[in-house]
Parts: sequence; C-alpha cells; structure tokens
Amino acid sequence: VNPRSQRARPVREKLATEVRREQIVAAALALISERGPRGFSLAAVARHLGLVPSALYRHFRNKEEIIEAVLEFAGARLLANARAAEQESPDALEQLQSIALLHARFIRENHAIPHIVFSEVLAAGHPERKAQLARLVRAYLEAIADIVRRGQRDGVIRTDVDPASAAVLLLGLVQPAAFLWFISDGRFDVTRHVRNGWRLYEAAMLKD
Amino acid sequence: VNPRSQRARPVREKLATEVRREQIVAAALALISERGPRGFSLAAVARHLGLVPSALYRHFRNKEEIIEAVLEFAGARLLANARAAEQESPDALEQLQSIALLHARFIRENHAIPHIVFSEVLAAGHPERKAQLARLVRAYLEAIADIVRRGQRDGVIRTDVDPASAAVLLLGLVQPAAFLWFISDGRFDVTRHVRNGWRLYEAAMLKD
DNA sequence: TGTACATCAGTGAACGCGCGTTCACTGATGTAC
DNA sequence: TGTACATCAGTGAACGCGCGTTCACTGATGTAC
Repeated sequence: VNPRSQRARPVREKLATEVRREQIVAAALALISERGPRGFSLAAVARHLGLVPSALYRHFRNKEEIIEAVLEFAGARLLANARAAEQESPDALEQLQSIALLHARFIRENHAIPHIVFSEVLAAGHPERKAQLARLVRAYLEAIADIVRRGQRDGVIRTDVDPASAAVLLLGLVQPAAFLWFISDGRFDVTRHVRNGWRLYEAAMLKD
Repeated sequence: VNPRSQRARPVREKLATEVRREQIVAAALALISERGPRGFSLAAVARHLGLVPSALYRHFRNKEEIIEAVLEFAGARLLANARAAEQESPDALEQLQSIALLHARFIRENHAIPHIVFSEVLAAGHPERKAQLARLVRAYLEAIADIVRRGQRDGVIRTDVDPASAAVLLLGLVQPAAFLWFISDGRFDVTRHVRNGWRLYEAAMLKD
C-alpha cells in the first residue's frame, strides 16, 4: 500500500464561510437537477465539494437551513428576471413575453426548480419552508400583475381581464412546458411551445 | 399486563390479492396526499391497512411495483375524465372547458398527483417509471388535441392554432392553479381561477 | 353435511444500508506584536 | 520582517433511526371427497 494514501486528505483547503455557503447552495441545485430530490444528501453535497459531511455544519446549522438558502436563491433569480424584462421594452405585452421566455430558460437551465417546488423538500421540511415558497411566488405573481395593470392603463391590454388571473395564466404558459420537458428527458422544445402559446396568450389579452 | 394484549393480532383478516392491491394503491395515494412523497413508506401503507409491512410482499414484488400501479390508476382517471367530457356536449370548446374543470377537481380532491408527477417517486424510481408517466401524459394531451382538431373542422376553433400547443396550454390553465392551491394550503381558489382563465383561453381560440 | 387437505394472506424477527447529526480533535490562515 | 497566538474551517469516528426487503412460520379459507 502506498504510504501517502494512508494519510487521508493530506492537503486541506480552507475557504471562507461566505464562499462555502454559495458553493453548497450551488451543489444542492446541481444534485437535485441531476439526480432529483433524493440525490440531495449532505454526503453527496460534501463529496461534490471535496469535503466531509460534517464540514457542512461549519456553514449551516442543518439541512433545513440549506434548503432555505436554495429557495432564497431561486426566488431572487425569478424576481431579477421580472425586473430585467421591464427594462427591455416600455410595452407591457412585450415585457410579459420576455418574462415567460426568461422563466422558461431559467427552468431549462436549472430544472432543480420544479423538483424543489413540488417535492419532498417541502413535504419533509418544516411548515416555514412552504410558507417561504408561497411568499416568493406571491411576490413574483404580484410583479407580473403590476405589469398587466400598467398595460391596461396604457391601453394595450383589455381592461376586462383580472390582472391576478392573467399573471397565473402566464405561469401556465411556462409550467406545463417545463413539466413536459422534464418527463420527456429534454426532448420537448420548451421555447418553441412558449412562443406558440404566447401568440394565443397575446390574442386573448390584446385590446381590440 | 393484560394477557390478551400479549397475543399479538389474535384475529387475522385475510383478503384476496385483488382487493388488497386496490387498498394498497388507495393507501399510497392517501399518504402522499396527506404527508407528501416521504410519507409514502411501506410501513405507513401497512399501518394504514392494519397490516405488517412484510404482508405487502404477498401482493406486490416491491415498492417500485406499487408506484407503477399508482401511476396506472391516475392515468386511467385522467383519460376517463377526457372521455366523460366528450359525452357531455357536442361542442369542442365546451368539451375542453369541461376537461379543464374535471382535471382541476381531480387534483383538488387528490393532490398526491402533483407530488407524484414531480417528485422523488420518479427520481428514485427506475427510468421505466418516468417513461410510463411520459406515455400517460402523451395519451392525455393527444385526446385533447383531437378535440381541438374536431373543433377546427366544425369551424368553432381558429384553424391557425397548433392543436398540440393548444392542448399544452389547456394544461397550463390547471397546473399552476393546482400548484398555488398546494403551496397556499388550500386558500387559492382553483375553480375560480380555471373559470377566469377559461374566458381568456376561449377568447384566444375562438374563430372570429 | 362433515372431514382432510392444499393454498396462500398475514406474521414477526432479523438484515444491511444510507441518512442527518454530534463531538472532540487538528492544523492552516490571518493578525498582533 | 519574524514569531506567538487566536480563530475557525475541516476531520473522522460514532450514534440512533427509519427504511426496504428476506424468510421460515402460522393458521384462516375454500375445495375435494
């Protein structure tokens, strides 16, 4: 036996907590994306970073806290998408289309999201995790509804549609597409569906 | 100590395999609905039926086979909904609305479905489970697309919409609503959203 | 109608496994002098 | 610039737990005679 291999992990790399926290969140997302919620174990996260499981406890109090950080990250990304879309064009309908496309891309590039949203991560977690997710989604839908209202004021969107319903329906442009993409192992073309669906959505919303 | 309690399970109830298989599938759905995918353990299923875990192996080869049966049951229900909707009215648009409402009700009454669809049940299971789900959803969407095509032939639906996209979009009427209902602990009104959303969907589909 | 027997649903003890978490420790890193 | 020390990220052994699964058994049920 090689004597060097008997000394376990001879060179240890120490990184600051802020760096490790980000790495751990990224590893959690990657693992859920690749192997589903069950693939997200502390052992797997640690292995991904070249650490030992107990090392994670230097940066998070427990697994629950890691899930909290993952949700926070995903929520921030969705809201950032909404804000970015608002910058792109002054037209409310174009902003809505842009949000749908950015949302589709986000899920396509990071399909941990549907897993987290529906999965055991919530069921197993404390009720606070579910409440956190509810708050996050509500903020996102509120941002979309605001755009719809602005479009109604500007005279590009029919005034007889309920902004909240229109926001949920925009989610409906993306969510089933992401779902089909997921179960078809990537064969379903999300962007193509969102573009096709958008034409219907626009036709329904457009002021005559 | 009461001597009767020392004799474990003095009266044993034996039921035919076909009966037990149905009970086991029903128990699995109930447990996932109430406690999420993690709540669906063989121990919990057995407890639910007043059995011992190993008894389940008289009726299914392993846990995987139970999941297969659950998916089969759910898929049959969705297709039955589609067929029932077709009986209710000759009008394609009314049939589509009916499917959306029946689907919403099915999920509302049995919210194991979103869990199963996205959750670890798939991630953990063999690839065949995912393929089974994909087949099931494809059949459902195909049934809906057929109705859209019929509506186009009958002149009630615009001919420039892609039937497949229209089918996915109908799913988008229901899926986000079910999701919001789930994370809001039942406070979101699914049926109200589906009715509101339907008006937009209809407006987009209607032949001028 | 009564008895003998085969079938097979249900039992309970036991298993190996991966999980999240703890704890006393080690030793690299940055700071104070 | 060089040394002593506090800090704290990382270690590794150990834990209790619930899980899916096995296996030799028991005894209720339905059938053949």
